[in-house]
Amino acid sequence: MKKTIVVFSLLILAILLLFQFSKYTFISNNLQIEIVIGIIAIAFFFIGIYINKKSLHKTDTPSVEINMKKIEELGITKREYEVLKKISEGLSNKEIATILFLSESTIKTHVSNILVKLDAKRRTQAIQIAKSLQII
Amino acid sequence: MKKTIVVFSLLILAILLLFQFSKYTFISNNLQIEIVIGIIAIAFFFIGIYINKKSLHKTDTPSVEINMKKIEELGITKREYEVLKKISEGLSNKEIATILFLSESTIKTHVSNILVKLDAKRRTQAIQIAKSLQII
DNA sequence: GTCATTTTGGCACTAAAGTATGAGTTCCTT
DNA sequence: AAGGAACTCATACTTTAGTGCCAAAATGAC
Repeated sequence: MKKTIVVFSLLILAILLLFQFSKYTFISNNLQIEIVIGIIAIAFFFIGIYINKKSLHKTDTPSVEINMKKIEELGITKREYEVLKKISEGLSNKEIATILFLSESTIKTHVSNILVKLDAKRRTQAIQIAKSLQII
Repeated sequence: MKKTIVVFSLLILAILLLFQFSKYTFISNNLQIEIVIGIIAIAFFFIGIYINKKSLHKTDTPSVEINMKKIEELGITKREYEVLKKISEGLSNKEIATILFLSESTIKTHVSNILVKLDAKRRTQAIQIAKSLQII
């Protein structure tokens, strides 16, 4: 950002100098002044593009907002959502059970409910659907 | 895009008119010309930002570059890669077999090879790994 | 044409995943 | 305190998934 400000300032200075220079050499020539204005217009046009591109690249967060509303809409509970996230991490039912201090049976129940709520036939499809709905 | 061009053209016209107007009213006042130039500079600066934003929104491709090099590195073959993509779409082995006109046995073979090459224990983990490696 | 790799696929088997049903517990709300 | 939703777990069963081993075509490079 500091760099941008410096570049920007230098450009303004250069344009002002250009203007001052033209004022004393072509003061009587209106056509010349129009050319100077044209150059300035084009220059600032590209400066605008450049700065915008820079700032956009900074905020180029690929973070996908999680659609909480959708989760509620689908009636997915807290526990089910926890399990869903673990599924998307590629964990098995047994592994999820161990991590959440539950039995594998419980995880199976949760998974079954998740599949119904997401209208999926398999856990892999549930991952795909959940991602397309931006809930994980 | 047509709209942008029209807006752009109208702005240029307005600025030229402003310039012409100022030329006949404040022709002797250099300070006034400087102000006009400043206005033009600011105007084109924002035009640049506006147009850039428009064009960027059009090419707002959330496309994550697929790491072909990584696929080769892992020794994943064409057929295996096809199967991997189908897995990530949440399809079962039987469904993949139907789509690719192969037997389920063949798909199982491919899946097993994929799991070894991606160092995954399950297809769900393979999806997660493949995504983190940006190969799907 | 030969050799290595890829692709295909079968069979037998084990391991996970998923379904169905039922039931006890906890927690929140009215 | 009663009712409902959420959470927990079990048992029995069916369906997928995944492994190991083998082997025949097909493909492509040298």
